[in-house]
Amino acid sequence: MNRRRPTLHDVASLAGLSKSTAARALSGNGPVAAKARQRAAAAALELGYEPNQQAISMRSGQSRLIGLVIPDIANPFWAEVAKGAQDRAVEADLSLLCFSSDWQSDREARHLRALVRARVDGAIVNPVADSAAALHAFGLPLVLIGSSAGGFPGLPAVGTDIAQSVRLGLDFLNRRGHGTPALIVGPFSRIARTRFVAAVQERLGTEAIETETADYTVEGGQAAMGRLLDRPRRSHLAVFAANDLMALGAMLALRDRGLDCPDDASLLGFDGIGAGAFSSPGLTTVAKPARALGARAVAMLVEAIEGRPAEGPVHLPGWLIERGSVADLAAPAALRVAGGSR
Amino acid sequence: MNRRRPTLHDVASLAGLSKSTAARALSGNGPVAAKARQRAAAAALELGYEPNQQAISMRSGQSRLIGLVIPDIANPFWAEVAKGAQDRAVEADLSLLCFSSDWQSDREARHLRALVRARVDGAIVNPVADSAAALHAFGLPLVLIGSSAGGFPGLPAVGTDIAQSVRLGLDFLNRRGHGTPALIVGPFSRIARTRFVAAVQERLGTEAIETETADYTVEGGQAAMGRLLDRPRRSHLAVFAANDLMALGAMLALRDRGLDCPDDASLLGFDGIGAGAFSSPGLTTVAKPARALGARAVAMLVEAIEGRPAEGPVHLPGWLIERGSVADLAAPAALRVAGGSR
DNA sequence: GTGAAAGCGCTAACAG
DNA sequence: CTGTTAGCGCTTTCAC
Repeated sequence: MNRRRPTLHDVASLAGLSKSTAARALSGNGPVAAKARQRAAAAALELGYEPNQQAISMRSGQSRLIGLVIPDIANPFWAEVAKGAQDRAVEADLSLLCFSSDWQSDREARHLRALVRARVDGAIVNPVADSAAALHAFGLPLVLIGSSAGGFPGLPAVGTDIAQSVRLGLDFLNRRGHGTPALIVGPFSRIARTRFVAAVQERLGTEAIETETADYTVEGGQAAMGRLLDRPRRSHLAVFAANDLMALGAMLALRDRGLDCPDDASLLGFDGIGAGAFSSPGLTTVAKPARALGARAVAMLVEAIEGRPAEGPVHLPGWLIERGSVADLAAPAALRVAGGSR
Repeated sequence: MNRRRPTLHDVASLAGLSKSTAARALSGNGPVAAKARQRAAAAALELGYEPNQQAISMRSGQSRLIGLVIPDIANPFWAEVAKGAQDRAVEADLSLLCFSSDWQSDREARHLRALVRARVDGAIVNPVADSAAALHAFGLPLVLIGSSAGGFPGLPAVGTDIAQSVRLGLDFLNRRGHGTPALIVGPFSRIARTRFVAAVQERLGTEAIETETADYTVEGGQAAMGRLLDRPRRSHLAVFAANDLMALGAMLALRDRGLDCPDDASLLGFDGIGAGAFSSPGLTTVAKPARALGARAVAMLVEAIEGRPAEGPVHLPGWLIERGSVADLAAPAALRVAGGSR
């Protein structure tokens, strides 16, 4: 019952045709008599024939496989990116080989090697190390994705417009009457940190900005917020976290100390993950176009595979989701109390 | 610069060996002189040679590719499953072809066809339709995953132990002094609904249980909870939702009406997604072993591929995560107030 | 219109 | 130990 899959040869002999005629009939390339076409189709159906893509690849050099290497498929942000890529890939009749690098360059290198061995037509990578760029030099069509994407000039890349998104958050805080916010940012080692901080400084100048470093996790954000709260402070504390998970951690830190958000401190996140909708108050955040990022990356990769000239880096804008974790210091006090319970 | 990838032939001629000797040297199969091995390795390195897995597959019949077809990679639960599968696949040196079916049987069928064409060694599927079972009859090693997995006897399957998990939740509610809870469950069309309801009835008997149907989304849970709240009620309402997203929606419904959780109503979820940790109060829930499910599925698939006899369905136990959305009606009132603020 | 034959890159006999 | 040879399943000239 577990017998060999039928091959074109089987289809051809059942249909009483030669391999080549059967091939032409099924693929629709080349002239075939109507009834030959019909018999080939019938035979294929009867046998449950499915062409062997590996064999096709060997002749055509096109595997119809593309790779996706992201830090962590279980991270809500990256899962959204993957979904966007997935959907777009299906449209283009491409299959997606997915890998998680866990931010480790050795895992990344290993996955990249697997992609080359599988002879994928191209790959989308959120680069940890520069091994990705090396691959491109070797001829694999590549699209970089995420905030670290800009680090390799000349390679097609797609990411959130960090400058615009950070500006959006900062301006919102400003309109709400907040001064310079404190920052909770990622580890020094990540390109994303540099980008975020640079964007803030671009807007606010290089004046001293209170900054805590965490590791993009809830626990990290919680601890960082604790440190921020330990310091003496004379006015309302506003915090802009470099991702939602850390912002949510900060909210837990507030809760731990019996402090109220946004009355005692305001929190602004960055990412737009679903979890932010359920906290109390809901997390106000600058959302990134995660799904669109994935979809766009696939579209660009298809271009690159087809040899069209690579566009320069594409930056997709973020948008603000206002939910209640930022106090409105600009509103008259009376109004503020009334608005607090909505 | 975008030149042809080097082949074994290139390596062999650079090393001054025949193709077969080079092959033996690089793969380590068969006797090769030490210096021949060395020269082959050097040539491979110099050329950046990576074996063509497609060609290898054609000879060996092993693609080292496996498929994963799940409803939605962006759903936190399934993203965790995918991550578990991913990690385990890497360990087994297998690459994962990922697809989302979006609970649509036509998409599922399409993905399955893509998997056959790619000649994957096997596939893990959360079946929407019975096309998956048909594939197995045709000789593709298959492992079913998730609550709908049990629907195809004879196929290896791995899923959460629904009976045990539901019992865990029900017993917890009981210990906390709650009577029969109301249920928010999924649509009739999903096997998961039947399973969940059956498990509840198995524990509670077939007495009338208040049940609302939603679609596993936050909005659906929110609306369902609204309907539950619209009905006259003489005692504390406890709700057991069939997934966390709906439970979180129910919590929003409570908030919308200015009701307190858990003082006015208790909520128990099912899944254990990360978002439940950030709500206020945190969502008490029965967690499913999502990552382990994915890992185990890959392990079982490897067994199946290697022709080992398929184990019967594997059910992994869930566990309770207690966070605060369930009132303790069994505790003395004084204690209850004191405990309420933790 | 159709068939025969070559070859994509690799491995597994089989001789040397 | 090493080289030669024959395919894996398919497409694609090239004759007929």
